[in-house]
Amino acid sequence: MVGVRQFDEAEALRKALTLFWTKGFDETSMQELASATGVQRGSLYNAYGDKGALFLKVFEVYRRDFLRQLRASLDRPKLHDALQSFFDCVVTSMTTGNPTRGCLSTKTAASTAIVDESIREAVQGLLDELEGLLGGRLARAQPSDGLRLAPGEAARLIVTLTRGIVIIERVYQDEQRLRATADALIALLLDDRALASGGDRA
Amino acid sequence: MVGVRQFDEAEALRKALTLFWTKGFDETSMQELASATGVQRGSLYNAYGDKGALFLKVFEVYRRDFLRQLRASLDRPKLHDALQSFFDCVVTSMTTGNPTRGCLSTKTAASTAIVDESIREAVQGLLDELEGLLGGRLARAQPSDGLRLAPGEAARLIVTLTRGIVIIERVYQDEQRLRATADALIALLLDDRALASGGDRA
DNA sequence: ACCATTATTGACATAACCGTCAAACTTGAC
DNA sequence: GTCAAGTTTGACGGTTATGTCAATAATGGT
Repeated sequence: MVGVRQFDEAEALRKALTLFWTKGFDETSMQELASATGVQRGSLYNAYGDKGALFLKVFEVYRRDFLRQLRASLDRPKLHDALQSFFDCVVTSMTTGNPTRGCLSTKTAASTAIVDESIREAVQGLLDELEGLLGGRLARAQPSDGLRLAPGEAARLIVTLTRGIVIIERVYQDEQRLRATADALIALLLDDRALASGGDRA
Repeated sequence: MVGVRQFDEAEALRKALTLFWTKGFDETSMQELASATGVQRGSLYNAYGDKGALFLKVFEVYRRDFLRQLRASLDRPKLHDALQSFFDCVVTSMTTGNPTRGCLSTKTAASTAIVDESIREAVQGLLDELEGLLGGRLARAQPSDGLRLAPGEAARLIVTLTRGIVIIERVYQDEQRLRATADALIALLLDDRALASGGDRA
């Protein structure tokens, strides 16, 4: 290796992620990315080609972290707890920061950046994995969990609702409301009587 | 009246709406608005002040139309039919156009335009009215409709899901999937047995 | 017919953006 | 220590954006 990268790529990508997450793809300029990362614009172009390619690198970091957290959140014996913990994780992630940062994939999906096929595929990939994560957990539901929908259908419904929750957060900035909406879906999704009969004392 | 507006304001606002709807607030320039409406940039500034104020005017047109359609869609005797017709209306609206135009309020909510307080209030106003519309219809539910949630809670859940559906549309561009997700929520929300016992032959 | 008032027009000022590039620099390999 | 290869740098060019303004045009009231 002769010409070696001068900046810490992992750190730079993290800082770029913070910026993209806060402002969205379109509204983030290369100049801002350069300032935030401490890497000059020219170097960024040299290293990644263009803003879209840099974004895909950053999005990969985001995707990995996001899914890792949610995977862990679902790892609870009772489905009710797993779903509550899942939504808690989602809500906490989007309400972090001041002003709250929201959700990067949702901001991206709603912006014109989504017409770029490679970006669309990246976002879709994340949502597909998210759906798979949920589907896997839901498929392991016990009769006592009282799941009232096929796992696949339920997974898609949950993924879709999380996207909606993100938008509601942007407009109302009321974390309590988000959690209440999540609870409402969980209540509909799981039969309470079945849940009670599968209590922790049995 | 001495100096009178030369252009047809209603028509100009409609054309501006099409543009904002397609591209979103941030990505739409005053030059594009001028070209689309046939009104010169300077005139737009003179008439509305700045892009934000013009957007609010346009958003008002959007809001009126959107809510009028949805109000009509909910006017059906059986709640199940009303909700299906409601979601059909929402999905049809966002999948219109080529490429599909999506949802203006959601695009706006997800963009940085939402930090502008007057724009945030406009979007919130629309969602509040939407929630009120649904809440009103749900409050008139019959026992035979089998509504499994308090009307207010159900209304918020539905509003939130519609926002999520918009995002899913952007990513997957699969109208069928949107309708299936809507049907899944309706199925959860309404008790089928109650529905059957309240059939149209009684 | 005139005039006051407003709308329209096109140019101007300013700033931001993206992407490129030649020159200078840095570094590991030999 | 020298060299080849890749990186960094700062400047350049071209494009696009917002908002302003003085000059011009249009109109309803009188």
